[in-house]
Order: sequence, then C-alpha cells, then structure tokens
Amino acid sequence: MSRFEEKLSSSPQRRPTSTGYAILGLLAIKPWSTYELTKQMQQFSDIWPRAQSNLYAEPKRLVEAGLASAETQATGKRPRTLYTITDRGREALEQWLRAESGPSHYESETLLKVFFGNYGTTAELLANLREYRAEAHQKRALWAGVADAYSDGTHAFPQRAHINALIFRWAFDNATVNAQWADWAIEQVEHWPDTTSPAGLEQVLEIFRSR
Amino acid sequence: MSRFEEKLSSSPQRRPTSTGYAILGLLAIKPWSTYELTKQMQQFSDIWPRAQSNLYAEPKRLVEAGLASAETQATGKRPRTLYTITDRGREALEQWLRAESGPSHYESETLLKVFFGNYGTTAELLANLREYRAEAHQKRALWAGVADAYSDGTHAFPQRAHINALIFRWAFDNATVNAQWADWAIEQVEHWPDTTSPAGLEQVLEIFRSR
DNA sequence: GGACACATGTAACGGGTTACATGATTTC
DNA sequence: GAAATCATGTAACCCGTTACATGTGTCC
Repeated sequence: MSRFEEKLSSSPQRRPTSTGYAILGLLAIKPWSTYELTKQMQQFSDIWPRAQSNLYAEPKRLVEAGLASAETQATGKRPRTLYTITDRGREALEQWLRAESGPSHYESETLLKVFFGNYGTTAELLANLREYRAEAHQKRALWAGVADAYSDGTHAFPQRAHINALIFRWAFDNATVNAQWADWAIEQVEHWPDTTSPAGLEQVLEIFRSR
Repeated sequence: MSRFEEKLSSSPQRRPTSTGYAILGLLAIKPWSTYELTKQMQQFSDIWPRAQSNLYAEPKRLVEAGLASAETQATGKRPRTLYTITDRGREALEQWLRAESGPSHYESETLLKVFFGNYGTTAELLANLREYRAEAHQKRALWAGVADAYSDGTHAFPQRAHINALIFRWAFDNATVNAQWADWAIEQVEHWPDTTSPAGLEQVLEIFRSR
C-alpha cells in the first residue's frame, strides 16, 4: 500500500489492545451500552483494571475494525450507544485466546515505599504495611461477596460459575497471602530498633533460607 | 502566581510521579548514571516495573524540580550523565514516604484469557494456565537467586538485607501461591468435559464455600 | 578486525488517566 | 421540588511504550 493510500484510508487497522479484547469478551456474552460495559469491567478489575473513561474510546475502535457494531438509541433526549459483537469479532476473540500473551504486571506504590522504608521511621514503615494489609482485607471481603452470590444463587451469570470459581480462587488466595504477609512483616518491623538495622542478622538470613 | 508568570517559569513544578520517587530512592543510596539506574530498577521491577527508556526522561524532571543534580561526564567521545540527590531531594523522598499511596494494581493478559476461556477449547485454556504457571516458576527462581546471594554474602547491598528480606518474602510467597493455584486450576479444567460446563455444579459451589 | 554484548541515549506515538459536564431517575 | 445518585459522555494531557540509533569495550 502506498503512502498516499495510507493517508486516505480511514482505518489504520491497528490490532486491538488487550482492553479491546476484554470488551470484546464481554460483548460475546450479550450486547451492552458503554455504561454497562464500564460496570461489567469491574468484574475482572483485579486482573485487568481500566479507568471508566477509557472504555468509551475502546468500543469505537472495535467498530472501526469491524469487530463490533454500534446502534444509537435514545432515553429521552439523551443518546446512548449499544454495542454488539460481529462474526468477525467472535473470530478475533477466539484467535486472541490462542495468541501469545504479554507478561503480567504488578505495581504497588505502598510496597515501593516499604522498599525505601529505611529512609523513614519505623512508624511510617508500619503505617505503610498496615495500609497494604487493609487493601488486602478489602479485596478479600469483595471476593467473599462474589462467592456468597454464587452460593445463594443470586449471581447474575450462573452459566459462568465454573470459570468465575477459578478466578475467585486466584483472587481470594492472593489477597489472603498478602494479608498474611503484611501481618508477618509488621511483626518483624516491630522488633527492629530502627529502619536501618534489623533485630538480628541471623534472623534475616533465616528468612532468605526458609522457602 | 499569575498566569503570566506561569508561562515564563521554566518549571511547571509538577509533583514527581511514583517512578520519580523510585529513582529518587535509588539516588539516596548513591549517585548513578542513567544506565545504572535502569539496571537497579530491575531490583524492584516486581513491585514497580518500568520500561528502560522512560528512565531517561524521569531524572531530568527531578533535576528540573531541584531534587537531583546532573553532572555530564565522558567516556571517550560518549557523554554520560551522573545524577546525585540534593538535600531538597532527600526531604521530598521522606515526605513521600508519609504521603497517601495510590491503589495497587495487577494486570495479566493470561488471566484475562482464562476469564474468557469459555470462548475457546479446554486445550487452549490449559495452555494459558500452563503459561501462567511458567511465569510464576520463573519469578520463584529469580527470587531464589536473590536469596542465595544474601545467604552466601555476595549481594551488592548487604546493608539493605532486612528490607530486601521483607520484599523477598512477599515476592516469593506470591509466586508460590500463583504456581500452586495454576496447578490446582489445571487439575480442575482437566476434569471438565468442555469449557462451557464444569465437571459438576456441586464441586463448583464447594470452591466458593471453601475459604 | 569482525562480531557481539554492554552502555547511552532520542523520537514518535498512543493508551490511559484525571477532570469536567450534563441529562435522567429516584428518593424523601 | 431539592438532593442525591445513576447514566452517558468529551477534552486534554502525559507517562510509558516500542522502535530506532550509535558509541565502546571485549573476545577470538
């Protein structure tokens, strides 16, 4: 394709991002409005978190790529856009499942502060560890709610129970170890005289050995 | 400050990002060249991962904010920049440790594919779970190496042993549960007739109940 | 002296963020 | 009928990414 044609073409035909495929996956369940999509994305915000506003741009790209179609409706004088997956969209989704994945990422400003905790007081370090523990407990509670919904049959997607059970197990176990780790770390730091030296070198080496 | 002065001022005086503070934390240990900084960032890439190229822009912003100073040196005809933390930089770092943190984030394209695994075959789902397991094992091996370095006294930062032990414990435990989870999930899926239905509803509910 | 890894950067682009805006619906 | 909440979107900005470029030691 010549440079000239490239300029004229309205679709640069870029492959969707993982966020695009995430939305495509939701559309494979049923058609949604953008607002509903933002709600549904929260279902798996622990493994693919995205800001709400980004989810208005992404479906438009899917439509441009022919993987979804948009239908403009109206509630009063307010317009809304309902998105539906196309056949090509389903194909693309299935192909994506077979493709190589990018690496997983974790990032935590709180843990970063723990890593540089030696530049502050033990009180500050403990505060950060407690914050981390609180975060973990919140996640646990959230997923316990999901488990309850499935247990008493009130979850919106019973046909996805087996899949969601896998993800639930992952999220809940992770939150649990993080909470336990924070408890352990707090216990450790409480025995430190200050942040630049441990209670004892031997104990530290023991940590590295036990695994 | 008036709009006029803002325009004239060369420094829009934006607060550093967390990445900026991460670099500031490294500079608190000792001065580094940018290339060395990119190497050191790998130390905590599990809790704050950033691409190498971004780490060339960030120190410049620190200098502009007066938190670090830059010294241009030369190796042959190649220039290199050595960064040093300033007193104001140390203050900023300590203040950051006391400040509120943003939420932690995890994202995994592989787990996202597991979440939408019902749109593919069990073979594909298993492949993704194995990929996830492999990632976890790799992390475990990597951190085991760090632990070994501390055990035999060859680690570059012995004075940070107690802090690094905390982070090690976190990373290693997380990698371990993720590997165990993947084993468990593979075992589960191997008993499924297909990806749209589990081996038995009762077993699925049991997963949600056990916690 | 060619190959190859190490060291040091720049350019361009876009996905994702925060912030803002405002129409509908429910609550009391 | 005021307030709060739900629903639907736009605008602007920038951090982080991928891709590229090139100098410098080292190995054989």
